[in-house]
Amino acid sequence: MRIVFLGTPEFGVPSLKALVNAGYDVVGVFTQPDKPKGRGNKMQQSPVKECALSLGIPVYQPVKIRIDGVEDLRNLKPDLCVTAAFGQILSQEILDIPAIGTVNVHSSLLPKYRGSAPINWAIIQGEERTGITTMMTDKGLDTGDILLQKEMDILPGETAEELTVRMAPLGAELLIETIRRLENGNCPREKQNEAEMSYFPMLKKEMGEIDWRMTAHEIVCRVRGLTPWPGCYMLLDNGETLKIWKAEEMECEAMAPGTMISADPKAGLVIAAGKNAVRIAELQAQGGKRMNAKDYLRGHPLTHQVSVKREEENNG
RNA sequence: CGCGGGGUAGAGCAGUUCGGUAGCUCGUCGGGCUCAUAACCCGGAGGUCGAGGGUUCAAGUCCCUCCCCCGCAA
Repeated sequence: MRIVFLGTPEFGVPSLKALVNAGYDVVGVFTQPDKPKGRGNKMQQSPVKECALSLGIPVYQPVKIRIDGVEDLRNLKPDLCVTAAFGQILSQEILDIPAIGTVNVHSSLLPKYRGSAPINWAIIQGEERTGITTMMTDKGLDTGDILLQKEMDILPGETAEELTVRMAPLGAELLIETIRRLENGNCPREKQNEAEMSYFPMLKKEMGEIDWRMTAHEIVCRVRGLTPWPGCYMLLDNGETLKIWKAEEMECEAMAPGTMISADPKAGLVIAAGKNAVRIAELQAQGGKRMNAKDYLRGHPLTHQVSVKREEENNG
């Protein structure tokens, strides 16, 4: 069976490897174009591209596959396309190319958490359970028929980074099982229940700004869900920002959100939220590196208060 | 050559402007106080000041080169 794989970030790598290890003929890999990244704006290739190159598979990097990738895909004559966090929308023209269709590996229990960042959003929303869904891609956004699903727990305190690492191999496993059953003609296939669907948007930098009026639990979930990118940060009233890497909820009597309850190397950094308080365990200053809050406070006495929310004074 | 911050004891930092004995808060080790302690008191160990070169009587500090780390923007 000729398979074309479409994926970009780390999440897709185990699936690509699994296809090859399972003996499928992966005839081509599509991934996002190399982009200038980081200091010095050096060109950087996607994890999926690196993997494909190491496996000796031809790589295609159309800017928009539905425009300048159609010919290449058609020439590969795939029986099946597999997507795993590719990052581009597939047109009907693209979907019509593979004979069997296009299977997508999605990291949520569809129809919940449609969209491009399901792992992050599940954590932000405080879910304790999630899973992998394989589906037949259709023209909508994560709306295709569900093939197989596998549930898993979200561990207490787990970050999106950690959960992604655990989910990717599970996705690979479920992908292989899905293809096997498609080949054998015994793969279940079910329409999504639109009444139960939920959709969440792409992550944005601004989502990481802490609003101390939220409950401590909500803040901690947000920190976990946005780690490592885009990350959460708090604003000091001197204009500096501190990125928060690790935080936990602490019980505490009600007080004004944003109140700095403690900020010394012994007691740690504790700030009042809308309900309870948040103890910041690891943080990172601008230009600095990630460190324990207590270490930070040893060399940086925190005399400034935190701002509850930046836009507060604007929209009144 | 995208913009910027940084590398000083095990950790986090000051000192560099204007060259002149290596400091602070902790940790660690020893001693003391205490019913006791993450508290307090006394004492000790621990530094090629990122690397190399240059200027100088003298360089953490000034000049040149290089390495490494980080933030922003993408």
